[in-house]
Amino acid sequence: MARHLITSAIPYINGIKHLGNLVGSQLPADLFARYQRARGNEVLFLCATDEHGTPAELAAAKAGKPVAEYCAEMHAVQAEIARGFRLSFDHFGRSSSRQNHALTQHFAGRLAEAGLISEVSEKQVYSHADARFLPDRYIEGTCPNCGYDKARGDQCENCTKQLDPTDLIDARSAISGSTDLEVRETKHLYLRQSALKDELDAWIESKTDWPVLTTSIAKKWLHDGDGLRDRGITRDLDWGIPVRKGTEDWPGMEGKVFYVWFDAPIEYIACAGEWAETHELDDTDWHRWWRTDKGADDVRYTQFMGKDNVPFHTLSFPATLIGSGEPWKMVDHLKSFNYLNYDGGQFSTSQGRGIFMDQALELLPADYWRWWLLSHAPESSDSEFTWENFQGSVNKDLADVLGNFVSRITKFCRSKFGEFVPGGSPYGPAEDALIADLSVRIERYATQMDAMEVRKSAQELRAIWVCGNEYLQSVAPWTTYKTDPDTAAMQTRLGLNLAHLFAVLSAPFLPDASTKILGSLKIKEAIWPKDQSVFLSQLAKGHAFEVPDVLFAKVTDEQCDEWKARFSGVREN
RNA sequence: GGCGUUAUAGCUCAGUUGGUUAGAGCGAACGACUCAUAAUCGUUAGGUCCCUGGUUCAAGUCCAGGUAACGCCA
Repeated sequence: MARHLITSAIPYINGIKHLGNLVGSQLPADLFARYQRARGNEVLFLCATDEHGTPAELAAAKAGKPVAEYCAEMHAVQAEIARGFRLSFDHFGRSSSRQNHALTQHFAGRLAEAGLISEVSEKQVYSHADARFLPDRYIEGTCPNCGYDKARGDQCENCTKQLDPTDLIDARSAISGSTDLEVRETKHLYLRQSALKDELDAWIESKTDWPVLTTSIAKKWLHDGDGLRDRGITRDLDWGIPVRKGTEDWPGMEGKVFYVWFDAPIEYIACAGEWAETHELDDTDWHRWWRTDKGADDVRYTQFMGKDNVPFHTLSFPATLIGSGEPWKMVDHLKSFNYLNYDGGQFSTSQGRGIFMDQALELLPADYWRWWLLSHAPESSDSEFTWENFQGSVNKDLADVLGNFVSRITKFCRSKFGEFVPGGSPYGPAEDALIADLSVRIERYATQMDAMEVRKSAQELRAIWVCGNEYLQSVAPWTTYKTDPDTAAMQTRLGLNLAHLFAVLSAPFLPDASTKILGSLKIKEAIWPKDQSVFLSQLAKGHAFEVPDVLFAKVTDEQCDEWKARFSGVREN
């Protein structure tokens, strides 16, 4: 039995994510996790919320709540929505957990001992009114280049020129608007990634089966300009993991916290610790997933993320693990995604543009979204959500091809033979041919799923559904029944067995529909098919079933128009 | 500005290491069927593979130079 450790990029805490975020990491990760479980493999699927940093503090302030309380609430909200989309995390953790505090401090200590941490003095803007240091992008002022009066401290959005906060004329805090700013000298820790450049380079070079999107981004960062640069890992903030060297104080770093990018990926590991604690397991139970010296050497680790997260996962986080000198499990496969656009523009959290996860579930059940998003996953390039495409795809694939198949075979059986699987003659040449064809297709489907080719898997699955309709159309049991009821009974029996097969194969994409079909066929346990002729004989004469309700109602033109209008602007709050 | 990704049918996309007549789904037209959610199945029509030049017996595929869209620039 293979063992799969699967992580999805962890969503930031400051609000509900949109469908673009979902399809870029959590949803394909869930597809893979469900598939591997269905194949009988051992899976640990982890995700968490990314809670530290200035945006969380500001969002909490806006909500009028202490940041810890705000994060706890938002974590609960995101967890509930994840359940709504049937994301089957074994644990949905928090980067603010006790485990992550300890582990982040541990890594920093190890890196310091290895000589991979340097101290750098830098100048940063302090706002007296806000009583905090301001990140560059939270300083506004007039651009010295073009005169635009809302230029940010890192870049002017108007003329795109890169800036330093000190370049701005009449600089002010973007938070309070205060101009009472002061440039202060402050000391920060840097991770000396550059010292590990050759090691990282060789590691990336060895990953020949990764998506080109993944390796090209990593190589660019490794070789562009001066090569891999060192990165600051500390900030002058209150909300975060206090800077400590393992369990000891770090002189000169009092009152500082680790920078969010440093502690967030470590949460992948800490999350396993949280999982163990939740299930009353001990350290050995999660070590066997994460420590190659403690049982994780046979684990295959796959990460899922959007392309914006690739540099951290290919370079910074591996640098942390390698630099620790400890035998942590490194990622084996990194599946990255491009962006999903919305009706001619980007989805945007900050601008409230597009469809957000909670809104999607108010409109339609999870399976609809799962199917469309996965079958249109932005694998090779950015892809676009349009309501027309969504409506067409969902109606045709789910309602007409799959839903209608289940409906026509169960209703036909009920009207001719009652709600029991009929017996009839044994399978003949037409049935053997179908079984042979399906065997090939299911093999192909499994190959695509193993390779995480999401779109191709969806395509192959749909082709398998079509086989069912093709078969019924060609043998026409409604005609056969008039002259040869025994043969019609056999054809109907195979049809019902096909519904069972489709339910099992579709479960990773459509967990709810799969459960519904299995329920109506009164099948207790879904077992992945190995031998198709055996599998398609499981429902035998006399097995009772019920005709299920409509599996997928169609999206009407009226709904489509209404939703299109409703989501044309930006979200209110 | 630097770098990256993308460009194939009306739409969404496949096209391994260069090798006959460039594929699929949707949409369209026509036909078949009437069990089913007016669902299904079949047939047909649609392409200057972004442009220019090059390498080669042979280029959608490789090379060079353009053009356009999108993204990243810590």
